[in-house]
This record gives sequence, C-alpha cells and structure tokens, in this order.
Amino acid sequence: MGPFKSDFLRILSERGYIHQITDAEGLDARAQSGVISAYIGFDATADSLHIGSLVQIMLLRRLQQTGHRPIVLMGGGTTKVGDPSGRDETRQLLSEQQINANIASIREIFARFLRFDAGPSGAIMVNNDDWLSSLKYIEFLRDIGRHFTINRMLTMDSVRMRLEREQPLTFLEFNYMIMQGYDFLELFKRHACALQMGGSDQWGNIVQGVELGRRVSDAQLFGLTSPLITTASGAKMGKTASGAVWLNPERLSPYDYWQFWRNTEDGDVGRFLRMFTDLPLEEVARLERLKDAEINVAKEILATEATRLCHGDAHAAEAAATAARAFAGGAAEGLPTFILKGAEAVQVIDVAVALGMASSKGEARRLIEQGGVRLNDQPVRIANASITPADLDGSGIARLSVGKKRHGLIRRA
RNA sequence: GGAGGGGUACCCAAGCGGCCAACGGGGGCAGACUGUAAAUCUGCUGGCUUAUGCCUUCGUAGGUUCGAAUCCUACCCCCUCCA
Repeated sequence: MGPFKSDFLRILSERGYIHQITDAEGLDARAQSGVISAYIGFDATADSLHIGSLVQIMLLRRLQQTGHRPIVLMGGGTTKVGDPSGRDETRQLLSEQQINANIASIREIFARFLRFDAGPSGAIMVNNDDWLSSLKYIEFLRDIGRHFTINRMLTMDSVRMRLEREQPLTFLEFNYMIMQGYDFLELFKRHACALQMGGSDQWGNIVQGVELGRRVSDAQLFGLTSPLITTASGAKMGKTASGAVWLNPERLSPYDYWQFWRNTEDGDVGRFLRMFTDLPLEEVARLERLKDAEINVAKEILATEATRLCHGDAHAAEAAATAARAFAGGAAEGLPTFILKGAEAVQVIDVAVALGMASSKGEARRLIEQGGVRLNDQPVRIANASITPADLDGSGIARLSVGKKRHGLIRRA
C-alpha cells in the first residue's frame, strides 16, 4: 500500500491503520486537493464504547489531525430496530430515551479524541435516526432498493458465510447493508461526506454504499477499512480482569485503563504505540527496539500516552504514579480503598469483596486457599483471617493484593 | 399448517431417573517460572456457610416420583425438510 502523497493516507499507512481502500489513488488525490469529510458508524446500544472501537476513533482523530473533517455517525435508528446478530436471543430493544442517553454519554468520549468546533475540520456527530425513522417503505424500495441486486448481496462475505454455515440470517439483518449504504448516501447529501471508514468486517457494507452513491447521485465515494486488531498471541484484543475495556471512566477507572495498556504483550508494543498514541514514529521505533525487561519502559509510555488521549493529562499522570508506587510495594493513593473504623477487625474475605478484588466470598476464600492473596506482601494463609488496626502501618494504611497486579488499600477512618 | 431436530453454567459442548453444582474444551482467575510480557506446567472456576450442610441453576409453567437436567403435559423460542 502506498506510497501516498496525501498526509492523511500516508500517516494512516505508516501507522498501520489500512486494510483495504476502494480506490487508493483516487482517494489520495482527493485528500490532497481539499478537505474531505469522512464518517464511521457507531452503535448506541451501551452508554460507553470499548477498546474494540478505539481503532475507529483513532482513524477519525488522524483524519482530523491531517486537516479533514470527521463525522461520527451514531446508529440511533438502527439501534431502535435492534441488532439481530446475537442469535440465541433477540436483543432487548432499547427505548428512545435510553438510546439518546447513550448517545450523549458516548459523545463525551469523542469529545476527548476529536475537536468539535465550527472550523472546516471541526467534527460533527449525527444520528441516523434523523433520516431512517421517517423512511417510507415503498419509496425506499423504489428509490434505493432497486439499486441492490440479491445476486450481489448473496456474494457478500457476511451473507455467504452465514448461509454456508447454515446459520440463520434474518431479513432485517440482510437489510443492514442497505441501511448502511443509505446512511452513506444521506451523509453525502447532507454533509458532502465522501468517505466511509470502518473495521475490515464492514468492507462489504461500505462498498455497497460507495456503489449506491454512484448510481443514485453520480457521486464519487470512497471506502477504507482498518485491520482487525488481535494481540501478538492471536487473541482478540480488549479484555481485562473485570471484563471489557471501556472508554468511559465510570465503567473503567483511568488506573485500570492504564493497567490494561501496561500489560500489553511485548510483540504488540510498537504496533500499539503507532496506532493508539500520537508519539512520533521515530520515538516509537526507538521504544520498539528495547529488549527484555527494558521494554517495560515502552509499555509504561504506551500506557500513559494512551490514557492521556482517553482520560486527559491529569488522570494519565496520576494513574502512572499510582502504578509506580503500587508496584514498588508501597501504599499508593488512587487505589480502591477500604475504610477501617475504630478498632474493629474485618475479615480479609469481606475486604476483598468490598474492594472488588473478588466477586464473591467464595471466590475470595478460594484465592486465599491458593495463596493468591497478600496483606502487606505477606501471604494470607488462613481463609478466615482478619484485618485489625495492628496491620496498619505508621500512617494508618495497609495494602491488600490479589495476584501480582491487583492492589487495594485499607486505611483508618 | 405438517414432519423431524434442538434450547444445559461466560462461550462451545456432554449428560438422558439417584454417585449431577452437572464430563470435556475454550475463556477467565490464582500458583510456579519471569519482566505487572509471551510460552509452558499446576490448581480453581454458582451462592452462602464451613462443613463434609443449606440455597439457587439445565428455555418457561405445571405434573409423575422417595428422588428429575434426565419421564409426562402445556406454552415460548430456534433450526432443517415438506406444504
């Protein structure tokens, strides 16, 4: 891929975001000649996005950094219908109110990665409910449906694979690519949007949109997809002790977010630095060359830089400092804290549960029995051991650890 | 509408009257080894208590039975074929 002349594609290419482009030369030329508006669609099923969407978010950020205009498309309309891809159960339908609340919450995430201002490259957020909910079925079929052939749709990977594996594919789902193509057309008409980006699994849908634009409006539209991000050992990216890696601080604290990046596999450090931080490529190359234990320095930088983008300078610095102290064996501010009142003695098990380090007393007990729990770095050997004021140090603090990575504090009231 | 197959814990998937809180795999967590990495090996993986007991769980609701995830009835949902 490349070499590209436009800043936009050159940077995407250098930093590893490109999987496929519909017309690479055409897009490259277009990106040089003026400001492009490009969009990516996001779900409104939850009040936060998680790591899985981060590549997409970064694509929009790079777009804006190179002088173009990002359009965040919220799938409010499609969410109303309910995404049928979970096949065991029809997903719970969300109320309009709920959807709008989700969109508002997600907007805050984007506000940290993108500039929403009135300038030529100022980002905007739109909701496809604005046009989808008022569609007239017959009109839609005549104007849009005529441009899609079943023959063609059946050859789409997403459809074909389902059919081959004899998995159900509902009509609604079958229509998703049409809806998505229609979104692209609407955005072209409303905002002169000329490019849709997305994950590699969206390729088929994106291409349909590009073609629809050409047929209906004689528009020259482009599509670009990013590769699926897996870890060096092949696992899908984005899991942590407590579940999904959410991007909003209410769901995952900046400290835990920092920890997620800190625990990156060696082989992923360079790639992740390029994709998920703004560090210059020369700096990335230098960090990437670090070997063995030294690469931990690169991981810390990755964690801090990634956290900075998502949660801001202050939280990133704080998370880094908290981690430094916690892993140096000290009691660090910023860790989950349990308050010990007066002279009471509290079961280790109960504290572990209260601090969220175990999800039930049974689990806490198991952890202790397996030697996974330490109080002030001393293994807790007895399942019903208690913590008393005598365990607190000079400044009234004790530290409880589960495994090597999870720490919490107990302090006097 | 008819015939057949199926719905089991986070996921996949056994079980088909008691020894089933439910085989096995994946995932996850912990231990060893390390570098808060990977790979490998080991253990754990419903809740409450800590005893070796109670509670909740095998699509939903009833029933048969000393006893059911396992049998019966009704209902819901999914798949395949036929109409």
